[in-house]
Amino acid sequence: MTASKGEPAGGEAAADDTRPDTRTGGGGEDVPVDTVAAVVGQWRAVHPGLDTGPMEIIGRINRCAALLQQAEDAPLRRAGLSRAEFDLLGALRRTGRELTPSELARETFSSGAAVTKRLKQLTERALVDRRGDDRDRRVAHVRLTDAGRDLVDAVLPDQLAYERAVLSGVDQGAQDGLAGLLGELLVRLEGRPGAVRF
Amino acid sequence: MTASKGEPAGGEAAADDTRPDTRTGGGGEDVPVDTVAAVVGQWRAVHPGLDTGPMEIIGRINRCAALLQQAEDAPLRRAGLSRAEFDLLGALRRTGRELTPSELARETFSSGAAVTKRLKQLTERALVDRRGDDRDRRVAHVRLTDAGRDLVDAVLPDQLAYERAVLSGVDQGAQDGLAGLLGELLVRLEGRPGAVRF
DNA sequence: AGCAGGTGTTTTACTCGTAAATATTTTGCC
DNA sequence: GGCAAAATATTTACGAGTAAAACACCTGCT
Repeated sequence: MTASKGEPAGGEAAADDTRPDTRTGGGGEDVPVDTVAAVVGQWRAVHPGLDTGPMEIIGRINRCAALLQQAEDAPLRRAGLSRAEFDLLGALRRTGRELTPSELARETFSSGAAVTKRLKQLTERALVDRRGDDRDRRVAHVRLTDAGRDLVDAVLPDQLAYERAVLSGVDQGAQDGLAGLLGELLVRLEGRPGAVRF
Repeated sequence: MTASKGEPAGGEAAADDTRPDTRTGGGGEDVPVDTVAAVVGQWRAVHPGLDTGPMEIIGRINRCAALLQQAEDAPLRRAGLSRAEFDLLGALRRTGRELTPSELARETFSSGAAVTKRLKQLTERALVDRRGDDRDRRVAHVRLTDAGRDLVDAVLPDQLAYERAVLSGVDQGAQDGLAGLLGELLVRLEGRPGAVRF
């Protein structure tokens, strides 16, 4: 959420008791149950007829996103940046060229007003620079200063190392599977037509 | 975000061009590429040495979460509720009992202050009710009013139907795979010990 | 009893994002 | 050329969340 918030939960939230939830599997061994599974269980107890399938996916995506974002904010904060600010700087860095405020809004999935405000602060901190277009005097061109570029380049490896650490408990096969399936879902959500066949 | 924000993107964001991104696969057919893949590609072009593996998962989770939350807000808005408000009411509904403000904060993963504010509004709208504990006069007990309960029960099926529609483009096998892998990741993120074997 | 320290809840001050309104400039059309 | 409509960016007013302080009450110790 925002993004420096520590909280957006899905329509479904935490389990009731505070001890590690487990469910006894078919073979008698204890299988750990995540909070979403516990919540879904509560719903099914209250509304036995409900098809709770979608919750198992969407609830988990939302919960994972909330936890991951919270974790990721730590290395950013150390560098004095919010996630939104890093997103903006990162967009400039990875495209490798100047971007206009509208392009930045598109790249970072935020509103124009939000970009205006962030640019103001980042300009004051001398992390970005702006110049007007001379063809079209409505538009501005924003680019990273050297300090801005260096900051992104310093933070990014930390960020990735942190992410790697967070994922380290999940084996490589599962990681590849997740990346693939999430990509498939994302293509759908982004409203693209399916693969173009010919 | 409140949760009702339409935007938190990951540390990685949108692709540059506006047409459906495709990448030519081994057999000559076009494979659709999601925005996260495009962003990761940009990073790798700028920083060839970087291990961008974690982005492929975390970036996609964040992006999926943002899109899903935006989509889900529609049926909620129709009922005059924000996602955060629905989470609170939902916690009361699925536990089937009164909860204190602290319990609500835990259940909905939000701060106590946020819960206080939401309770104030929901009480004014007569969706919840509060009474003081007589043993411990610090604590309050919050419960759904009949109107609150009816509202949740009316909204939830809509919500689930909407979710089902959003996921309808993804085949059942992929959905099951996603739910399982996300559950595995979530168990790790929630800091539980692994499965308890004996 | 009386007080130190802890817990549950609310209040305060502030940040940040949004939507809607505004200013400015360009573009298309007659 | 001149004006209506669109595009770009910013400003304004406001809503919602947070962290930290304040408040109210309980618990246990002496």
